[in-house]
Amino acid sequence: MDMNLIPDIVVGRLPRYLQALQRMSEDGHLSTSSQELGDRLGISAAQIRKDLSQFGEFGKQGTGYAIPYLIDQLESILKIKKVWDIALIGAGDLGRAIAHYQGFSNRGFRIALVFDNSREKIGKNIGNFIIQDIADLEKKVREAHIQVAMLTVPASVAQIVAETVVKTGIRAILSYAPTPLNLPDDVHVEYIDPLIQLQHMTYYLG
Amino acid sequence: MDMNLIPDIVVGRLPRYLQALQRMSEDGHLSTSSQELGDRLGISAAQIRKDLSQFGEFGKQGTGYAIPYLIDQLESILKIKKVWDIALIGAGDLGRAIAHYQGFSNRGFRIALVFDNSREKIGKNIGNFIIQDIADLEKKVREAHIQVAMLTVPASVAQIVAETVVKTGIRAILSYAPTPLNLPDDVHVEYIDPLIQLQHMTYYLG
DNA sequence: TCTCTTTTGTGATAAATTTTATTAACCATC
DNA sequence: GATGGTTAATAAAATTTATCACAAAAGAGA
Repeated sequence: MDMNLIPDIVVGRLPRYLQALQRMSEDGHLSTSSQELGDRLGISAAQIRKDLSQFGEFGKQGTGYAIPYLIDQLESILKIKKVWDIALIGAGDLGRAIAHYQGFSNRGFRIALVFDNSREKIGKNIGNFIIQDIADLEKKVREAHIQVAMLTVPASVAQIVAETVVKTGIRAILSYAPTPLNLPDDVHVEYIDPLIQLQHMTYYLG
Repeated sequence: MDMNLIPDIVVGRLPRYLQALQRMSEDGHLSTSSQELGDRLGISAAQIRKDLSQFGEFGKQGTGYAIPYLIDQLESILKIKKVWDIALIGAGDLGRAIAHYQGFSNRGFRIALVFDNSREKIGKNIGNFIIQDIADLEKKVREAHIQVAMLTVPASVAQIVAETVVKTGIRAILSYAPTPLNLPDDVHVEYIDPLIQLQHMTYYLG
């Protein structure tokens, strides 16, 4: 049986397609082509068609893709027709910036709870949230059925905090800590590390 | 002529190797093996050996790699033996968090100037920086010989701001704006967009 | 010195990803 | 309803990337 296992690299491009389509839609466009979408994203038209065709036939020959329909399909594929609640762990400068960011809603996500371990911060406000004690993480996460975490803690504690997060049943972690996390294979981890990306670019500078 | 053109995907892994080696060094380790390094990073030992061998022979059979030497070599390859000054553009919540972040120094980078276009912000302080008028971007960037920019501006203005940045001669941009930038081929752009990465992960959630 | 274990560097092989080329469908216009 | 210009879907080919497997080198211990 040919299991319909789609390469992760393809899945990773879908959110970019969706983002571009949502922008087009906001600009009043109703349809597009793989060519136009590719030009915007710097991706070949053939690749976009091939990626999308892994999930179904969403376009029409001669016409292209109906934007609202394709957006709807991509949102279903990425499971963001519902809103995912997020536990934000770490109420430092970066955590504060993220808690204030308004761009998650409408896009499938919502910061639901903010945690920290510092006595001075627990109980204080950050945006609309009251900072919770990380000691209560498991209880609160389970109560609220949270399935996604964002980590904005120092690298020195990232591994231990991540293990605590996994104990709560969470299986998706977006980590801003500049260190690799060693977690069970069924936990999905993504990293954001500006230094890594800066160092990647300087390789090419004169 | 077989130009020694190294795949970008290989270059992109070097900063991760460097980061892990620096951590090991701080922990007092003097040597390591491709196996140990790979275990930490979740990368196969063979891939690490092959990647490093593209740049030279840094290890010794039977012994592995001398950590200080390999760190030094990677820093040279990535051109971070010197410190790169960065222009940070956009003094919102995220820009403020980045301006406060202490982790760039020691790793090849330093925020040198902070810009914004808002009357209320220009002249005010953010960390140790005085927020500059974006109208002065080209003059100040050229004066300070800045070659790297970080963009923390709204998506709606990211393209136009990026074009202004490129006019100053900058050829490396790390953008936090959730939109693709259309720039000349000789400009290196990296993106940080948590929403894209969150949506990538939810594909795999139940 | 000899043997055993470890570990690199690398050619060969395998797997994966992307591109190319082809076919068939769609639409507007005449 | 025929024609020409578009465009998606897809099979095949090409390219890129990752893994495998092994010779050679190093060091430790007998």
